[in-house]
Amino acid sequence: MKRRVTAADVAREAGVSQATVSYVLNNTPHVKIPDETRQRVLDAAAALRYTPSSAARALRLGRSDLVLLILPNVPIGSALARVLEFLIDEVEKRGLTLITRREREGQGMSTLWRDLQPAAILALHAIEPAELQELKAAGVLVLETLFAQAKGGGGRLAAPQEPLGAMQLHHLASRGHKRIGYAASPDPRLAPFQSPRLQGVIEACLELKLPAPVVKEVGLDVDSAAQALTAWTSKKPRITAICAYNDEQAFALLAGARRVGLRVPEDIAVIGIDDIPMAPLAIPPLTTINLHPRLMASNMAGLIAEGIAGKPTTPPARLAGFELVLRESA
Amino acid sequence: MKRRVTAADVAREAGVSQATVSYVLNNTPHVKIPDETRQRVLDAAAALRYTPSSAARALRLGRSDLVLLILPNVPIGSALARVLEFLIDEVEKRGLTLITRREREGQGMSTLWRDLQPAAILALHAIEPAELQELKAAGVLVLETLFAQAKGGGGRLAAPQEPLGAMQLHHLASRGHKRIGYAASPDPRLAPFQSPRLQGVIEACLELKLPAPVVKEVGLDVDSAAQALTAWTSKKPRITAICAYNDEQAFALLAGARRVGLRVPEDIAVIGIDDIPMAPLAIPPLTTINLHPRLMASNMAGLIAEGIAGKPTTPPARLAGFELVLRESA
DNA sequence: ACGAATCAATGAAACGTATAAATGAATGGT
DNA sequence: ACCATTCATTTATACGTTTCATTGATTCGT
Repeated sequence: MKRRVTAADVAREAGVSQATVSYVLNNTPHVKIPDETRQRVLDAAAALRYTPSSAARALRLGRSDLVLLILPNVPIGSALARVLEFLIDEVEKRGLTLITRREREGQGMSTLWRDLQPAAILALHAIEPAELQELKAAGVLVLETLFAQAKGGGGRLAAPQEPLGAMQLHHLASRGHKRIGYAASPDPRLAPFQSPRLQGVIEACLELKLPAPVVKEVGLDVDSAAQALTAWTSKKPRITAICAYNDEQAFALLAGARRVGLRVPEDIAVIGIDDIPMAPLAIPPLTTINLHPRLMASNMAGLIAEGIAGKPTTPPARLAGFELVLRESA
Repeated sequence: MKRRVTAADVAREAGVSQATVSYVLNNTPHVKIPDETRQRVLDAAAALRYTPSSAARALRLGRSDLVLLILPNVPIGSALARVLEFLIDEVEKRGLTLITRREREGQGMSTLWRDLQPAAILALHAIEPAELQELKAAGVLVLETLFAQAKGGGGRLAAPQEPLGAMQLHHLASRGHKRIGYAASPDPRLAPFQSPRLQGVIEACLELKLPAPVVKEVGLDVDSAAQALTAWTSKKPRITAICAYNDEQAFALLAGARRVGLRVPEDIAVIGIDDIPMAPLAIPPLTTINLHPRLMASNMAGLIAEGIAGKPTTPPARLAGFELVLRESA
């Protein structure tokens, strides 16, 4: 069990002091090192395959190179999983490392971050003011991604959900639908995402002078979907189109429609949200809204990298654009 | 910007030395602290909301509390995303933190781990012997999860893929199918997973004295699936059942079958692998194989936790059981 | 009653890095 | 020719922990 290669080893090899090694490898500003010396150090580091200890660096700097993603206690569906995947890539691309912790019921948030002094925290929801203040005091960059509400405060990254609901409804309305159903998830933990989406649908209905959507809970199983569909279509006035909370919900509706003999989109139109990779494979192919998760992840990572580098960044109003993906289901 | 609360602060508050604080909070074996003192320390720590610095701890111990998951450079599909999700939970449950890095083309593996001295590395594939030796020298626990091959070496966790293919085929054979197709993914990065699955199908065919499966590449789009299905069913001898590489592939086949007017399972049977949450929502509901990802994640995390604690563990032969989920598509 | 052994607690030394302060040496200006 | 400046580099310290070695104080065996 050999000792780790340290900066001191590199220094010895290159015939300089450990400090010089540090200056060279970090390109420390305001410190000039002649090219000849610089090269000697770099060569020695390469020869010894030196890798700085992130623990020592974190201890010294008071902050690590970690970006902590706080996952709310929600089921991780296809959409969130993709954002997570992209975030891993995009954060790594910028020389940082993504680390993920899940919010747990009993424990306060500070236990999630205080031990590892992350460079930045990425939250998918609003953080309490008291907590926020503690984070600022500890010098942690905080990026709140407000999926939950349309109007974000200063320094926050807005990913409002209302426009999604509104887009769904506007598309359905443009196809002549008047009586709309809303397929909601029964999982209460999704409320922060679902409520504003539904709100967007309701407001758009008002705007277009349509009756309010008829909301029904639909689980991720065919029975539940079939039952809801029967209720929607059996009594007058008949529902002719449904906004689903997300694409998975929409898949359930398509399966339910098949079960009860409703044709899509002729008898009932369905529109989802997320444009998951399997959306084109639905029967019929699913009309949905693409949230551009890769772009979202890239924007988040970019803002974090800039923030850490000390650049005064004003988060853009939008995290990413939403785009209607027109297929056949609506 | 206040200073961080350190063990020295707790010591001052409790009227003891910093060393005592460390002994108490770590329950250091072979060091006896009277209950009265112990309590005083614990109270002080709680009052000051002390959280040990993981950086300092890592520096001192020469290893962190991080579990590094090395993601191979493959597209992260639904199945892998779920394992990742569960791993985050299960690892965290054991007081460790999961950290994820993606293998990149140009760089050697050691750059992925050497800087953060993880307590353990979790790889989803075999690691090169040279690298393995370096890891051992650095005192990093390595858990290789061998999806790729059936016979794992010592200390490895086997999750052989061949039996999956065999299970697919045995089910189809039990339904009287003789001419089998195999829907392979065109993505070459999936080869480590796909080859053994296909191999399993081929060997099972041999065993049952059936003709070898007819392999066709199927992309995740309807066109591609429809084309393959036409080829499979147009020329004699006609293929009557298809093993798909995974459930997503199977969804593509179902959509393709609908397009070209083939009924499932009457005209063509389809079986997938993974039992993704949406499998029951397929049209018709997808027969597939459940890999019990939660159990897999739990087993991995458990082995790691034990390994770190120094218990001599012999990995079980199996990572988790596979289970046929019988629905309607085959 | 006295050395030996146990107990409770402390002092101090790493771990590997970044950086402020210090040190010579060389250069420059008048 | 002399002081001031710049340059190239080093010395030394702190970050917060764990843990070895040490120290008094107390208990024990004979």
